[in-house]
Amino acid sequence: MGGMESFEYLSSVALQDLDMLEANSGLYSAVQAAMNTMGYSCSNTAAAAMADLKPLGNTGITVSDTDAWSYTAAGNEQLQRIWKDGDSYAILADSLAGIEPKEVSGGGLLMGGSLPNKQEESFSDESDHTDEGMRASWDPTRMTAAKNLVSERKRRRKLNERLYALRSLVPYITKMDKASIIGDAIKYIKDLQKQAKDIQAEIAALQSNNDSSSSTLTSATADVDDNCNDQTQDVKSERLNHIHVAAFDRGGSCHADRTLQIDISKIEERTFHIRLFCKREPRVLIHLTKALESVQLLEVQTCNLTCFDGHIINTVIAKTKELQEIEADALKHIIMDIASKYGFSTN
Amino acid sequence: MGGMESFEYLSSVALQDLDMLEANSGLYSAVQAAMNTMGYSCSNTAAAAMADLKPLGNTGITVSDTDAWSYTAAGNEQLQRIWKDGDSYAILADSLAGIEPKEVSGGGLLMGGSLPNKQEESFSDESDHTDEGMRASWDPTRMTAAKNLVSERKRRRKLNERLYALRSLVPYITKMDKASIIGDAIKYIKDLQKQAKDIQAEIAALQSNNDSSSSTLTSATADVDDNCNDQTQDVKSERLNHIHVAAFDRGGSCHADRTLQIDISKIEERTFHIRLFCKREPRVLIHLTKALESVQLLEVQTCNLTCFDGHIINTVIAKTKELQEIEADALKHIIMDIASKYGFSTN
DNA sequence: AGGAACACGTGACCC
DNA sequence: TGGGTCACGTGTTCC
Repeated sequence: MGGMESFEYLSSVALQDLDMLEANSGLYSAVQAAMNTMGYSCSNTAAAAMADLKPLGNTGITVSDTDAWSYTAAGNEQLQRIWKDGDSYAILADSLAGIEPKEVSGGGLLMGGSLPNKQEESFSDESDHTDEGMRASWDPTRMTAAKNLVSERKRRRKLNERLYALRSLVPYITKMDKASIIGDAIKYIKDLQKQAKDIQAEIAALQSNNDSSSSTLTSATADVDDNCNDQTQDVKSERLNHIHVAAFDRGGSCHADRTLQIDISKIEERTFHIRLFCKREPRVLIHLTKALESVQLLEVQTCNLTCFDGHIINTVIAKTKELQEIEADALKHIIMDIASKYGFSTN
Repeated sequence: MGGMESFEYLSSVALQDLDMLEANSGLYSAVQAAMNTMGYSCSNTAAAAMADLKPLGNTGITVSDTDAWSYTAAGNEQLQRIWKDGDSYAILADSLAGIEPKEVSGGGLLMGGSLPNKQEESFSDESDHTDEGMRASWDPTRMTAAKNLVSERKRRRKLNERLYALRSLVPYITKMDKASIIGDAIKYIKDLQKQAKDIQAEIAALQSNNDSSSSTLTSATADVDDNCNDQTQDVKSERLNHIHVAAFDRGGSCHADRTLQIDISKIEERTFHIRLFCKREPRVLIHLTKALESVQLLEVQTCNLTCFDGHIINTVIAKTKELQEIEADALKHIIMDIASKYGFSTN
């Protein structure tokens, strides 16, 4: 009796693939259509799993009207229970002999029948002729276990979906396994948080900058049109510089400790070697550049910038524009002056 | 024989709580001390689980020298296997009768013995006197299953740790269950991303605003004082954005021919060699720097700038921030994109 | 009781 | 072929 054709037991079965069938018909017709016509031809993985299975033969099915949980008795050897929860079905079929469904295929969907498993014969060897089978047919524990089964299945699916949704949000993925997904997400969040903090500070700096500039610049520059005359720009920025001195000292206080070390030496006629050293901060690079470019009488020739250990060394070779004769000390004070406008405190 | 005192089987056992014992002694003494003295008095949950268990009685244990995997035969009814992996131990003990360990308590640590379970009597009712037990003592499949057990255990733990780490990063937690943790993380990441995008735009606006602020900002913002009310700040920056869109479009066209040549090559993992080449113009240096600093995922390491014959060569070594894996092509497009915002037309 | 969440051990699968 | 990963069904615990 424990042969290939008889169905001593039927493991728990999930028929997610019935959803498409159910879309245009009721539960009953969906399951019956599945039982009758499928021959267990399901999509994707189910098909593979069912390749070796035989159809049920007896497919007389009655389904209760309750949607949440219904059962049906099919044939004389099978007790089948069918219910749906939300968008997935589950089918349980117990042999009346009440054999423990030990041979539950782990993956995919199974319809029932003898599984192509190795221990099958060792299992049928037991040839259990226990008569307690009738009792097992409506074992309440079995029912609760089965309910637990579907809810657990749903829970797993939800968790996986969330996990994949999470993965889709993280731009740089190292591996596809679950732990790595979470790990990458963790690193990414940390990254975003740090970025947000930096940018926040940066924006505060810019805003205070803007505040002071907009509050001080009124109609004085309103007449500047959008032509790109270098002269007017130069003049404008010059003026900004001077106007700014007072205003920026207030705004500069928001930068924690932006000390800028300046060393200047004249290496030849009209040519200076300028070395700037400061701590690295979000927008310090731009401010350095701006400060240097604001020195109108200078013309940068080469600029070498190295970042290390949270600091920046900026070495510049610059020439003064023709005719502008100046000494290193004077130039240093000019640069210090301008740098202070960008929130640096100089030595 | 299948009574309460005899140990027909012993389910797989994890003794994480032995770690503290093992801290100052070897594996052998740890296990022996556990077997001899514990009487299964373990910490926290283990104690509760073991409250109803009986001690083993025969505790003759021999442990092999290999750390990774060792076994011991204890008594004449028990075959015990003990091994450790990393910081947790596992003990398997098979009854020589080879009964399937169906009664595995799911939670916590168990030491063996009769479990206070309901089906116990129905289980001992079977009174299996099969003599095939000797074969089961060294069943290789059991061993692989047991190994799988510990690695699976480790995997689960890692995944949980990651999950909790993730939870600790997310500021606003709705529920403590796993799906919600991931769900909250997803929402939080989306939030951060949106924030980053907004702020990015705002900063760009503020930046360009700083450059040409004097030309477009007139009395519209003149009344803003230097208090730091968030409301007014938000409104202000909003307004800045809008004002600036038009202004910048005009401003962009005023740069006659600002072609920027970009060459990027990846010189090692996360490290790029970027060469920018363009004509020298009044504010091009600042714009170049800004464009580079706007690439949030880049961190400039060195920057070498040379001016000659009215042109600028800017050679930069930059690293992407941690986790940010990207290819040279993609990076180039990002930089081109940003550069175009600063009035460069790229090749 | 009854659902929800979880940890567990196991078979399968893949490099 | 073995270590690592996964999905699965189950027992347990908490509300």
